[in-house]
Amino acid sequence: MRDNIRRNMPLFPIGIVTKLTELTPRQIRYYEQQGLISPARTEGNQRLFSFNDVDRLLKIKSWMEKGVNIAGVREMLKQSQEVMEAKKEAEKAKKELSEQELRRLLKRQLIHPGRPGETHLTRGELSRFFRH
DNA sequence: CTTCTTACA
DNA sequence: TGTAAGTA
Repeated sequence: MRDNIRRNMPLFPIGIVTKLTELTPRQIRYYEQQGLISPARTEGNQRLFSFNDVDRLLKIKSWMEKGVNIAGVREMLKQSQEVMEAKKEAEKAKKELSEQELRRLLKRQLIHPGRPGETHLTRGELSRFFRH
């Protein structure tokens, strides 16, 4: 999950992005003006694009080539974002549930240390995590 | 030399 | 969208 940091790192100036996307600087700046992308800026006001920015531009390009206008691209991007957020919440819910189950198991072992067939948490491998 | 903004076609 | 002009 630390990959996103790298993907969002402002790395390339517009000249590189031009070669990467085959878009003209004019088009890229116009898309920014239309709110389709928000590249970072250097102290000298130079645009710096991240990998995500480039991916986004490639998507925009392919959509535009299919006849989608600026407004249409905005909707596509908005929907993509909504889908991503929905997926994140779904995974988040799953993780919370599994953690809850883990806590239940640990609690049962602590409350019923003498149950046959189970290892005591205060003995064996995990005992080093407790003060004696 | 590259990039930026603004303006006009 | 392309291009020219004047900057940074």
